[in-house]
Amino acid sequence: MAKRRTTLRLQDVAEHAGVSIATASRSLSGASGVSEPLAERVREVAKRMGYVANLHARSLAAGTSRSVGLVVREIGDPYFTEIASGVLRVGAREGLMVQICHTGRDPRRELDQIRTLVASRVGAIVIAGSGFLDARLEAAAKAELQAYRAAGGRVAVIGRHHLGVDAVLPENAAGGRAIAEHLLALGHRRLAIATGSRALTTIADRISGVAEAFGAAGLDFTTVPQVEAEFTRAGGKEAAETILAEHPGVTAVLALNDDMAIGILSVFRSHGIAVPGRISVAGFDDVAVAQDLAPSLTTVRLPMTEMGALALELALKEPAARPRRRVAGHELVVRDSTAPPPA
Amino acid sequence: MAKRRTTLRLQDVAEHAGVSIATASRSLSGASGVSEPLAERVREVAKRMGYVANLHARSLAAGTSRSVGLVVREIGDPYFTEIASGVLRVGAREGLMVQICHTGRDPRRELDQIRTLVASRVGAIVIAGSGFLDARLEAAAKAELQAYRAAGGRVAVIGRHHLGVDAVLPENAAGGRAIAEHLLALGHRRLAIATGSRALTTIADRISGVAEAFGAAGLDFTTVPQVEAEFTRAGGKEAAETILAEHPGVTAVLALNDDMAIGILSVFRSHGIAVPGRISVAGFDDVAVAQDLAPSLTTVRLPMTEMGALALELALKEPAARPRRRVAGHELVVRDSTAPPPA
DNA sequence: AGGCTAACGGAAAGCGCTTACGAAAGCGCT
DNA sequence: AGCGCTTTCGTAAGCGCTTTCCGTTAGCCT
Repeated sequence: MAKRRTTLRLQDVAEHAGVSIATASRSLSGASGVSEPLAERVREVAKRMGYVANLHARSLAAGTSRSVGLVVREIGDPYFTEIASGVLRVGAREGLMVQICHTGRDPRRELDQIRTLVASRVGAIVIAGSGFLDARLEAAAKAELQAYRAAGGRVAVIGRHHLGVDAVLPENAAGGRAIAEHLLALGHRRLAIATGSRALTTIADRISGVAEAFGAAGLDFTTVPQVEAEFTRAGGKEAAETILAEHPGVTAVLALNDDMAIGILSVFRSHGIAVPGRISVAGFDDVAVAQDLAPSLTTVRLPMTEMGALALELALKEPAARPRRRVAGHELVVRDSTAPPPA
Repeated sequence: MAKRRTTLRLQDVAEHAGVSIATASRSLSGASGVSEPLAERVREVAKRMGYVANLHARSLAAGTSRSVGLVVREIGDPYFTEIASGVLRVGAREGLMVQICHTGRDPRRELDQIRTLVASRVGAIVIAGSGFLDARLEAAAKAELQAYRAAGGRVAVIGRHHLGVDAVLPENAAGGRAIAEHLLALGHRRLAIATGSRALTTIADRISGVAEAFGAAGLDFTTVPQVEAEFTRAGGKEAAETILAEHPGVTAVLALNDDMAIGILSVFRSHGIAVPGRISVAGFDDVAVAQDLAPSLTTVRLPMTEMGALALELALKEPAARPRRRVAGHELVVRDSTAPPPA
């Protein structure tokens, strides 16, 4: 009795179809060199037998895999979730499997994830991570990616341009400027900023945009209090309490992401502070719930989904001699949480 | 001149370290049979050379891969996002790579994704999909999974029990009963339910729980209007308009998920309807923003993250003779969106 | 001190697939 | 009928790793 195999091999299919392994392989992978009727017959047999090709063997032999990797910081974060859905959309369109890795805001894990992806010989890697705060890690990642590219891998990165690869850049600075100009135009002069760690380029860029707006209006940005906390709803709450305690006179709070803005709204509400009656609140990102909050949130929309899609498309293209850059747009979305300051 | 290789092979490491390939392999994979000092030295060399093992080769040779698959319906949906983070947590703890596949509410794609996962010989598969509305697809998936398990694969499914595999079940019915009892206890008698497609078992279970509560209170559930729409914020808005138009007398709306509840709150607000003053609104799921809405949302918390974690743990265990079931708890979370009906 | 066991290291056989390369067969042409 | 050409298919050589099976060597007891 033949040894019982756990799974079907290509050879089994070939035998059943009465062809050689090579022909079977070519038929199933759609390569040329097999007459269409024969190929069709082989596919038929394979399907009937319930054959599923071993992806590892295939990738090992072919030296490449029909999958791409996506590195995100936190899959729960709406910012990254939207990027992921853009990448997934393009991946599905191209028949690529998308491997999502998350780093959980530990830059070291980001490096590990990149290594793992390289090890599994994915066809392309899209990185939408946190940015490396450490120069050594940054350099290590860069080296890793260069080697990967030298071996034929494709890379695109979102929101950074230090890695020497194709990049999709959100308009953080322009967006920051737009939202600040909106607040300034409404007449606000005493505002506070709720921010995450300024070491992140994303955040630094947003702040520089705000500074620009102040400069353009001939206002002194250095006097604007910046309250730093976690870049989350909880951080927003913390920042709101701090602002209330230390800067009671502000008429507007600009949160550098919507999550913080949501936390801020929640604290203001529990303190009975009218928004935008007494204090205006603005966010950044335009996460999905922003429009359904009470009051709905004035914010800046960054096309995250499109950026994710664009990044993968960029990575999939023929590699260019020098890194390409694409700048995604931004859009000021004015809703109910901002109004002129109280008289 | 030696042929230029694109990537380092295990052999290169072995040569540099002055050992055989077998020894190098054993050292790196931590298998026994190598003295610790030697193994350490080999690891050192490998690290210094920047060697990264080819995962495909490894998996092919070993017949298994250090990765698990997760099938979710929509990665943007908070429900699935939380499950994913639970799975990721356990995966990270066990040193497993998690491959996330999303099906985008197309059951056919769910089947495809399962096939792909099987093909890549992942060690375990966790399915948190949409449920198959089609019996044929259901049967096909079941067959596929049985074959996979026969070949040593591990499977756990969340929120379903028809697949003949280990399952983690949310307390949808008990939760539905709890939230309905809460509304009933507050004195509401004229309520409406906003629901997604009742063909989904998740939803059907929640409704049956609500029905139970009515039965226990000696009330007639058949008279309660059920408005069906998409299980999203947009669907919630649509449902809210319908309820307002067709059932103007209701004092409470029970949305069968928080997303719908958020949409409902938004519509009520724009219509100037006080919540909970005139109408109470309750949700289901306790998504992260629920507590930061205005008013904060009364809902039922289902431990999604824990369920994800539990599912992977269950899958990773030694397989049992018959499918195991774990029921995750639920918790009624009373916040500001519900109150006694207006006098 | 000698023979035994135990522990370690090396050669080689695959894992299941892709893909040169070459053989065979079919075609039109002279 | 024979020649070169194209098309179709089979043979076999890997892809890079794990792991079994032995040959060595070190460690230990009497």
